[in-house]
Amino acid sequence: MLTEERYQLICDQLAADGRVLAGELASRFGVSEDTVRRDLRELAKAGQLRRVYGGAVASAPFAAATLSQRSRHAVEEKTRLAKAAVGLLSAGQSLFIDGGTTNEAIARAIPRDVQLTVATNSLGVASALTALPLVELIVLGGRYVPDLGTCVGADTLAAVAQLGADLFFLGSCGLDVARGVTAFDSAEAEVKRAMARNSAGIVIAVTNDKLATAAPYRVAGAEAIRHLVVEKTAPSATLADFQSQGAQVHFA
Amino acid sequence: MLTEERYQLICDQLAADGRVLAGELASRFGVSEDTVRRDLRELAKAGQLRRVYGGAVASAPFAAATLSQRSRHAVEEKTRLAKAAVGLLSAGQSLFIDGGTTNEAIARAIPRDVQLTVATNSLGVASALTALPLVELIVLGGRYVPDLGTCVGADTLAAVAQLGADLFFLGSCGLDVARGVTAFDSAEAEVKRAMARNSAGIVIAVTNDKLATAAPYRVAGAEAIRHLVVEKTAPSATLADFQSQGAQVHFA
DNA sequence: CTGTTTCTTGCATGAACAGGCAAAACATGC
DNA sequence: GCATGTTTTGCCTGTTCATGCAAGAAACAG
Repeated sequence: MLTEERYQLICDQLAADGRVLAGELASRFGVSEDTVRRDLRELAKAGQLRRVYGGAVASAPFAAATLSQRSRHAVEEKTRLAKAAVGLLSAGQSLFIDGGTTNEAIARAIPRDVQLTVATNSLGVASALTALPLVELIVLGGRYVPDLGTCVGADTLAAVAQLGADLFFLGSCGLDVARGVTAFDSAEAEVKRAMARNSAGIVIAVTNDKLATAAPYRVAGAEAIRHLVVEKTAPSATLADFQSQGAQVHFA
Repeated sequence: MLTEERYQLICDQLAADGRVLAGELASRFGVSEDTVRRDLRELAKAGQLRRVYGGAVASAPFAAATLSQRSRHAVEEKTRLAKAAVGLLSAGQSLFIDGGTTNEAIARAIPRDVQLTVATNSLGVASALTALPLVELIVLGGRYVPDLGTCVGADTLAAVAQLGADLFFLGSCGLDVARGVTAFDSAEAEVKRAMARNSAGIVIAVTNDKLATAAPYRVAGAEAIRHLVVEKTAPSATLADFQSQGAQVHFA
């Protein structure tokens, strides 16, 4: 096995899973962990990945401490949600994908063989989508907000205004039947509203801790939600409320 | 077995498998490994493949090379260039940074403690910049081109038109005194031209292999280059030509 | 704080490599 | 046929490179 081949395979797995483990790679390639670590060091020097204790992760599309903390949180749950959310897609659709770690997980979960047009203001989502050859990617530019990992502002709004989508994967900061979908930041909420306006349907995937919470800025009412992807352990009373508002509930 | 026949068979296998092993070819052709290595050396000189320890891999330097392969190429040189290029920065400046692996290296080399405003259409550059807390990042969105790693198109042009910068780090595909700076893609060249128009000075950092080469689409004349960052081993005759056009040469 | 895992560094070893040399194969001219 | 020059090839030389191992440092978990 050539060194270059290992490099390529590591990059492939990184694109697919978002992370690699040193020990796992060593046994898969039949080389010592030292060699794998050397490979990872080399790839990190080339900027292809970021080394972490135990292996490496896809080159940080975001760096804010807040974001990387959040992304460590509830990884399994988000991956499960992502797999379920991807089931809502069909070939040829056009999507808006919002920011947030759950939406990044969804982007990574999209299979390689489905053709889509995706517009996103999240660098993390965009990075994940670059691994997919059949996805036509439109980056919604603007002022980048490190805490959110997304672009916001007038430029972003203008870019959104020119597009329309079948589905909008809305990253929700708070979700409550009475208050609807809410966000922590004014400019962020404005972009989300614009995306919602130009989409035929809204999809929200949330972990349990987001259910029945609310943030200051309102994005959309609960009745605007077409698909709600939740964990199996989500409280059924809350779900019933959303269903009565017309949302279709999917369990991860 | 004729030498040319071996060349052909090597290229065939390369097209099929993406890689060849020196020892394997030697036994298949019934010649010594030295002969195979000579063959590989010749084919590499002709640009048909890229030699690696143990054999060779498909090269396709411009057409099919993936971004990740390009970024693994000449890592040391690019890092050195990047360090030198960063020396041109001063606090408070605003920049355009173009795509390309050299510019990604430059973005990674920017120290954490310098305050800048940076606009880029490259996802790789943007990712690197998110690690810098003092950098105000503006993402220039648009249609994403996987081969380039950048956004291009009308949206990108519109975003560039609204901005101005002190320096423009131009990723150059080809650099020749007579032809100036040239690019391989029409839309890409258009974005570069727009950035150049709105910048006070152009900086180009190139490895030796880009010097004295040209691509189809013209971006700017040699006289537009303010700073040229090159390796110590760059041919001095070529550099003198650029200097006579007003470029300031910096050695990495 | 303590033990464990992971990581870096230096080193040794064998494989792969470049360059020089000479023999063999081939072509060319007389 | 013979001499000459060129090309190709294999072998030999020292060098470089990739890898695994060991020891110490650092990061993590309890």
